Amino acid sequence: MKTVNMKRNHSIKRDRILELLQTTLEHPTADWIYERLKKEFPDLSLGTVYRNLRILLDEKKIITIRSAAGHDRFDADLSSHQHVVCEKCGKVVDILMNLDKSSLHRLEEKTGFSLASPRISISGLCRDCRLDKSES
Amino acid sequence: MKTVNMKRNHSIKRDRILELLQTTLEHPTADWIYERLKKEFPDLSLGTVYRNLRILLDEKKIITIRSAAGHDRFDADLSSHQHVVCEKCGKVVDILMNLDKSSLHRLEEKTGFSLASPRISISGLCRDCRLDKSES
DNA sequence: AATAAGAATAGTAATCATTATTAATTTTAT
DNA sequence: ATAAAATTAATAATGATTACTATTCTTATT
Repeated sequence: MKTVNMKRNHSIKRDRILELLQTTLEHPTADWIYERLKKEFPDLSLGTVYRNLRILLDEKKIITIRSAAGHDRFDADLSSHQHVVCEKCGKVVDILMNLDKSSLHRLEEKTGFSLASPRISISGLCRDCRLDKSES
Repeated sequence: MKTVNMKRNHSIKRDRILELLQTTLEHPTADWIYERLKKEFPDLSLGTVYRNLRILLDEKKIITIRSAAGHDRFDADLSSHQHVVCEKCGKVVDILMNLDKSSLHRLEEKTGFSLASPRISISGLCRDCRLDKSES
């Protein structure tokens, strides 16, 4: 039998990671979460953050946003929306495009990909990085 | 003075890397390019592939496609098009959506991002990975 | 409450893609 | 022909993420 439901004990730390993701408008990196929760749990380890993020991913409670900048980012907002991602610093901003369902379906047929809950990201340059051209 | 034009000597290997990218429909990884060109240049080193890819990126002759799967992929097709990316294996397929220019502009104003030549990628699951559910 | 089995953790080591370094070779301009 | 600059192979280093392990915490069952 195949269940995602691999019964797990409670974990206050995991709960707080999810809660933090759900209540922030940022799209935090693992590091950000770690720094943030270290105040609450001084013994927290970065490995624990990564491990729990992966568990939450398995449970489909969060998604990853992969940026051109080093760190992955995480999002607990599962509602249908899209992202604009800065290709220099990795900053992520939520957007809402109205997706034409039928053309999405045509895309699926053409490409053979399943785009059931497609993650769409548009990469550009955020204001800060644009002004900061000096050292590019 | 600020020029992208940092005069460079010729490099047969760099030329071949670009040519390979321009003539393939794949969106190769650095490894793929390395394996491919090693037949031509038995002394080729993977570092050389990466270094030249970055030079070509600086010169804006190619772009990177970052996939959820490990390796980055590269594309020398600079014409306006979009990508569907498999979130499991990283495979990339070109697509063409007609982008509403004015709504893109509205997005720029709302987000503060510059989307001059936006890279749009839609991630889903390719046919192979979909059928291959067994080991997920 | 006591306790044993399973889950979670901190701390650390390992991995893996990519980048930097370096000494040697190749290319270009003179 | 030759010196300066660019390129390279080989190797080491980096940095984000994952794996490992011995210990601690939870939970279910007496």
